[in-house]
Amino acid sequence: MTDNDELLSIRAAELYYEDDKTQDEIGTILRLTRWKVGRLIAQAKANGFIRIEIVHPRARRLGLERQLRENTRLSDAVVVSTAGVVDEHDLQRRIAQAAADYLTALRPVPRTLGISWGRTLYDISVQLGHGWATGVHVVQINGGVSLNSQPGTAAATAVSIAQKGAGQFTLLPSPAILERVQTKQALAADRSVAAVLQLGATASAYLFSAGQADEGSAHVASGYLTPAQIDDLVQNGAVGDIVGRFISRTGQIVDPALDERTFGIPLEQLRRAKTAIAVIGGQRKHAIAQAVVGSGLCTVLITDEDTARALLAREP
Amino acid sequence: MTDNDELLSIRAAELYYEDDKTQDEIGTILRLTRWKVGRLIAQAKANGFIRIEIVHPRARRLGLERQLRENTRLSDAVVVSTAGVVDEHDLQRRIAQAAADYLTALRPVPRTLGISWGRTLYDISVQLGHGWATGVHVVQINGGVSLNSQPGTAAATAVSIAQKGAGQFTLLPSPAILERVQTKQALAADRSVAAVLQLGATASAYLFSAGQADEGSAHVASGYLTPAQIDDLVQNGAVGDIVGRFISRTGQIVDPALDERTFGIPLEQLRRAKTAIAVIGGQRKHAIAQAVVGSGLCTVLITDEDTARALLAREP
DNA sequence: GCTGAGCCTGCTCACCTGAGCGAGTTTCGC
DNA sequence: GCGAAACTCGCTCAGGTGAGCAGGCTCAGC
Repeated sequence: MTDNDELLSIRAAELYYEDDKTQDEIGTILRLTRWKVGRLIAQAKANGFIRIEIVHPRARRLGLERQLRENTRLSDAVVVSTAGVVDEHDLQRRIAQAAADYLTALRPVPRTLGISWGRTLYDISVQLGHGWATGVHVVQINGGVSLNSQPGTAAATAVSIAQKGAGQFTLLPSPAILERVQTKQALAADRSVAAVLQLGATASAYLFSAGQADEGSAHVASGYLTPAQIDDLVQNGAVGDIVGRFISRTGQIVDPALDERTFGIPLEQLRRAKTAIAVIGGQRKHAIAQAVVGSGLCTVLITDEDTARALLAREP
Repeated sequence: MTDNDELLSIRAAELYYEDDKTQDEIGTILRLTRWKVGRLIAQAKANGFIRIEIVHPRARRLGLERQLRENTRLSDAVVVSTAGVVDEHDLQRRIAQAAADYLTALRPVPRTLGISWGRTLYDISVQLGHGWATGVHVVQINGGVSLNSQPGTAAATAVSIAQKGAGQFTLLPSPAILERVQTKQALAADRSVAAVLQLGATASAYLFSAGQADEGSAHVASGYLTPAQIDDLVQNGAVGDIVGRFISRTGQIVDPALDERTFGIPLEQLRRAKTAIAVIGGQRKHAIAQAVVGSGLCTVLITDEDTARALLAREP
C-alpha cells in the first residue's frame, strides 16, 4: 500500500509539475478524486521528492539562512546558491556580489567601516555599486602594506570602497606581521599609527574575510610567512586566519608569540562589535568558517550553500 | 531596469518557493503590489530560473516524452529521470523498472510477445511483477543459445517473463550467429525451427534492447564475435546491434554477409510491427538509440533523460 | 462478536493565484 | 513638438488549491 501510494504520488507530481495539469485533471487521469491528488502531491513534497531550485548567479538560500540564524549565534546570514556554479572563481564572485549587496542594503548605513584586505575584499570593492553609501569612513583594521606581486591591492580595496561610498579612507601603514615584537610595539606607540588603530576600534561596522591555513594562504603569497611556518601553525591546531591572526577550531589564538607581532585590532574587538560581517566561502574554508562562527567572531556571515550546510552539520 | 527587475524576480521567487510566503506577503516585504509579484515570479519561470525536479528512482520526464512523441516517429516514449543516479548500474535498473512498468500497463495485453535477450531484457524480467499478464505467449526472436559464462540467461529471461505473465514460452534453438551461411539456411529450413520464427513473425508486440558496437558488446562476451571483428564493423559504420544485427547510423545493415549468418527475425518485421518496444539507455548507447529511432525500428522507446536529449538534439 | 481508537475519504469554505481588461505612461519616429 | 504604438500598472473575476470537519472504514483487543 505505502509503496504503491509513493509511486502514485510521483505520478501525480509529474503530471502536476511537468505537465502543468490541474489536480482535477490528474484526478481524471489517475481515477482519483482531486483531494486525493492534492494529498499525494503534498506527500511527495513532504518526502522531499520535489526539489525546487532557483538557478541564478544571485540566488540565495533563504531556508539555510534561517537555519543559521536559529541554530548559531549569528544575527544574520546570507547564503548564496551553488546551483550552476562552474568553478571556484565563479563561486567567489557570487559571494563577493552578495557581500556588496548586503553592504548596500545595510541599515543604519555605517559611518565608519573597518575592513581587512585580501582577494575577497578586493572582489567586493569591485562589485560594489557607486553611491552604496554617502560619506562613509573606511579604515583598515589590520596591517596591509603589501609585499606581493600586486602592490597596492590592499590600499586599492579601501580606496575603492570609500570612493564608491562618497567618503574618505584611512590606511594602516604597517606590514601584516613584523619580524620583532619590539618593532611592532614601537610602531603601535607611534601617534599617527595609534590614531588609526583607535579609529578602527570605534568603527560602527566591520567587514572582513578569512584565509585558510595551507600553502595557499595569502600570508605565504605575500611573503610574511613561509610554507614551513604555516605547517607549524597547522600542527598546533590552526585552521585559518582572520585579520591576520591565526586561530584554532575553537577560535583561540594558536601562536601567541606570532600574534604579538601581528599588526591590527585584537580579535576581542570583533567579538564585542555590534556588526561584524564575515565573508567566507568555498570548500577550503569550511574549517575556518566554523571557527569564526562558533567562537562568535562575527555577527553576520556571508557564505555559500555548501559551507552553510557544513556549519549546520556541526552545530545542531 | 531590466537588470534590476531580474534581481527582483529572483528575490520574489526565493520568498515564494523557499519561504512559502504568499504573493501578498512578498508584496508587503518588497513594497510591491501582489500582481507585480505574480508577474515577477512568472517572469523568473519564463526565464528558466526556476527548476523543479522530481527526485525519485521511478520519476519520469513527461516533458521529454511529449517532445519525443511530437518530434520523432515514436508513437510513445518513456523517459526516466537521471536525478540522483549514482552509477551506470543504477540507471540501467531504473530503465528496466520503467520497461517492466510499461509492459504491465500495456493495453491491449499482448497475446504473443517477441523478445530478444541480454542484460537489459534479463533485468526487465527480474523487475516484472507476477501477474503482469494472464496467459501471454513469449517467443524468442533472435538466436540465443548462449555460449557465455552465465548459461541460460537468455532462456531464463523468456521463462521468467512467461511465468510471471501466467503463460508459456517458446525458445529459438539456435546460436546468435552461425559460422556458415549454409548452416543457417539449413537450420531455418528445419520445420520445428521455422515454426518458431513463424510464431515470432505473428507476435502482437516486440520487446528488445540494443547493444553498442565496441569491445563491451555482448557478442564479444558471448564469443560470437572477436573484438577485431567489431572494429571492422565500426569501420564500416556500425553503431550497434538490435536483435543481433549490426546497423549503421541510418539503420542499414552494415555487413550483409554477416547478417545472412545471423539468426532471428528480419529487421523489416520490426519496422512493420504495430508495437515494437525498444529499451535503450546509457551514455554509450546514444548512437544506436538514434539509429533505431531514426530508422523507425521501434514504435515505443524506453530510455533515460540524457539519451532522450541527445535524440532531440539530432532531430529538431 | 463487539467496541473504540485511529485512519482515510470526500466535502465545504475561504484563500490564493492567473487571465484578461482598461487607463495611464513611456518611447520612438516623424 | 506631436502622435501613435507599445508597454506597464492596478484591478475584476473566475478557477485552483489547502485547511479543517464529519462520516465511514479497518483493525486490534477484550
